[in-house]
Amino acid sequence: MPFQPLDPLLHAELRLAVMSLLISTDEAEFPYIKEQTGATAGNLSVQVDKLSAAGYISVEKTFKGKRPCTICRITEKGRQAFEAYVEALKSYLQVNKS
Amino acid sequence: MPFQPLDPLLHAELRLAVMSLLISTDEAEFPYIKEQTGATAGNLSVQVDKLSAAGYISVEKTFKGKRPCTICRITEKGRQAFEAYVEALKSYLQVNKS
DNA sequence: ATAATTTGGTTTATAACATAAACTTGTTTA
DNA sequence: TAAACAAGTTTATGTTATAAACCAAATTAT
Repeated sequence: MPFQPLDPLLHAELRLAVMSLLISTDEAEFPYIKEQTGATAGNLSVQVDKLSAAGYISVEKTFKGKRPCTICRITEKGRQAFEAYVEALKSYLQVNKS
Repeated sequence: MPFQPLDPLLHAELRLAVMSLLISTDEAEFPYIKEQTGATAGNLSVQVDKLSAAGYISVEKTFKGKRPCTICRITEKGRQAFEAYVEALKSYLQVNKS
């Protein structure tokens, strides 16, 4: 089969956007991710949970002054999964499979 | 927002595989697509319908000898949608957004 | 002071979706 | 002529993405 399977955890618009952000920033706060992705807080909360449950990101809950602050970071496992996903995608996108 | 929305019709593994096949072959029979994608006939039938309903592919039903034969072709609209999808994907995959 | 608003989320509900299982129609082979 | 196969379609189900509703604490306005 010429098509590699796509990790369903990453093949979802918002989760992919979150991972894409974290790959390059390595650390981001919940509200920043929310703003950058244009997601609702509820949706983002759910998707962050899933990425966290899969071990693709780590979530640290601290405080920034008196306010709660949720910091997300990509894990090594997440980085590898992202790279594998990009590789798999290529099998679908390379138009000239000569 | 740095992320472009992804056409939900194309952001689905099997439909993307079908489009990817048709982009390069320009014409394919149902059983061939089934074999190349590894999909079940039922799933493929549904997804082909959706792509067809969206005008991304055209479906011709003929006979090959006495047996029914379903031929799929990509349309210009489909080709454009695929290209736009690939462009949109890049906003998620380009790791170094310097 | 206290009421209203904002911040930073979580939980719950819903609608869409992907997928497989079951079915149909006709053809070929045993 | 019965069984198996081909080529799909339809229906059912479980998952998933997403938004709506909710909650708690902090800040701002009155």
